[in-house]
Amino acid sequence: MTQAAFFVLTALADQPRHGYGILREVEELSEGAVQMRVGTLYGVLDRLTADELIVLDREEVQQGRLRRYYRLTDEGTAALDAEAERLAAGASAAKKRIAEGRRTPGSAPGTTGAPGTGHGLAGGLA
Amino acid sequence: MTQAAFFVLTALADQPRHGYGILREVEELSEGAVQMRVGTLYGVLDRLTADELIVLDREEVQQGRLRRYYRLTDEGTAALDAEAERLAAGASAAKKRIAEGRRTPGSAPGTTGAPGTGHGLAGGLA
DNA sequence: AAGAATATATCGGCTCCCGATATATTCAGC
DNA sequence: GCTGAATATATCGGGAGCCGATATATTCTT
Repeated sequence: MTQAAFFVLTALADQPRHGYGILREVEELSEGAVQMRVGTLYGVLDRLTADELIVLDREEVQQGRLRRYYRLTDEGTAALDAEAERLAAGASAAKKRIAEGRRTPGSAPGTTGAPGTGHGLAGGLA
Repeated sequence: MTQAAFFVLTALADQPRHGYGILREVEELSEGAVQMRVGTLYGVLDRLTADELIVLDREEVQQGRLRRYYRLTDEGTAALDAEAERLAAGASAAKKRIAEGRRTPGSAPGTTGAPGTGHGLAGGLA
């Protein structure tokens, strides 16, 4: 799952949205950090549709402008949930290791060559 | 920051490692979920080095085999920390929204009268 | 002697993201 | 009335990045 796909699924998780709405929503939910481009969006939308993670919900004409709404499928919700889990696990693992690295700094001056406890990871988190 | 780069940085967060060791470590820390390929690794290593997020720590010859160890720079640690934060925020936002979507399923009319009701999520997290 | 594991590295293909571009309507400002 | 910004759709070419295959070499296991 690509970053862009993840954010599109997230934007659609609470309610169906149309393309342009997804763009604004992604920006908003990421607090401005992610600014997805139109060129990215439609490719993602096509791929997610082909994978049946989203479907075309309905088409509306609002003030003369066409709005094409997409929504998550059950499979899409499950995929998003699983991906969120993976991301959280990865973030957690990274933070844990950063802390470990600070305790026993990498190429410690002087002490190089004596790793002591062989290798102290793999504690295994959830 | 790409997924592969994130996992390489994470593998190096606690101590310097050589290429092949990174491969095994990524698999271990992700509990088998991520299996990075050699073809991916060296491109990532080159890019991270160019960006000065990692540096060549030392070269050892162990049992006739060359081992090229890399370690994080301060900038690399900071980048990993920031990325972990972003990932955690994204995962948190996704889960929150999945829950919201379950409360107000699909194309539910009614409650969505006011546009932009400032649903500010992703507020705080670890 | 053969095969797996360790350890390095490169290359072509393919997927995917982005910037640019195109079209069309509505609304605010001048 | 005209212009520009916002809304809303869509496509295309370039480039970045991941993967599978491939290559080389040593050590360990069978």
